Amino acid sequence: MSKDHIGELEELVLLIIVMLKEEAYGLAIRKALSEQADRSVTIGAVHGTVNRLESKGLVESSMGGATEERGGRRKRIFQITSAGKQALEKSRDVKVNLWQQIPELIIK
Amino acid sequence: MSKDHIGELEELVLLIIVMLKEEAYGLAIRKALSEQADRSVTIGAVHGTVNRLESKGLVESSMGGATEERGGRRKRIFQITSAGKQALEKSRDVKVNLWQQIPELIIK
DNA sequence: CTATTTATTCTACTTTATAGAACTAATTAG
DNA sequence: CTAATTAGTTCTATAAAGTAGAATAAATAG
Repeated sequence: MSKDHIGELEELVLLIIVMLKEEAYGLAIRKALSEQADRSVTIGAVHGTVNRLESKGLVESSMGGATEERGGRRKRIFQITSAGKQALEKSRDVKVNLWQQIPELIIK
Repeated sequence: MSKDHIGELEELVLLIIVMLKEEAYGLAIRKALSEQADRSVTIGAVHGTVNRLESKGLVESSMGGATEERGGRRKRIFQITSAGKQALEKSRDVKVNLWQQIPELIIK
């Protein structure tokens, strides 16, 4: 089993997409990345990442409703797929397993 | 606070360097990566990563003893620095925090 | 139709990850 | 001493991931 791993930013974006639910679109992802992960990236970086995730089949997207009583373009809403969930669980499990083997660092 | 994050492979290699202690050198890191993280990379990839980590100040290296009753070149042994530990703890904390916000995925 | 708002796309570039052949250094055999 | 064997690191080139921000698009309000 190989070549099934995701990048560092891809992992964070995937987690945030799950967290944001129906509000997972470009700008909101960027905001959450900054607030929840101390990771300030430009909007171009976010879209580059979600597009890559989509072409890998780890997320799906659909356009948000047109009329929400506000100006501006429609949102592209992202949702994790089951392949995306698996990728997330695997990278978590691998790291948890490694951390458990170094007790001297767990407490700090 | 920004630009203090590490890549996905960098994180795994850092964890494995801590795990391997005095035996953290190129080939051993590669083996552990494969066995403990299901991550098969070439030896060139491993050295590229440790060199990058060293130039960032996250690990230090020193040459292993010459005579250990075996043939072959001397090992370059890697050790994590305190900046490396901090980087590791931070990326763990960020992800643990995000996982805790999505209880529906924690159980699976 | 124009201004304003909100959001995505596009393009160019840097850093990280990848691969494996080439090379180096040590020990052992003859 | 030299050749063979072993164990390891360096080197070079390429692909993938991450970065930035200006340009563009689509919606509403006037």
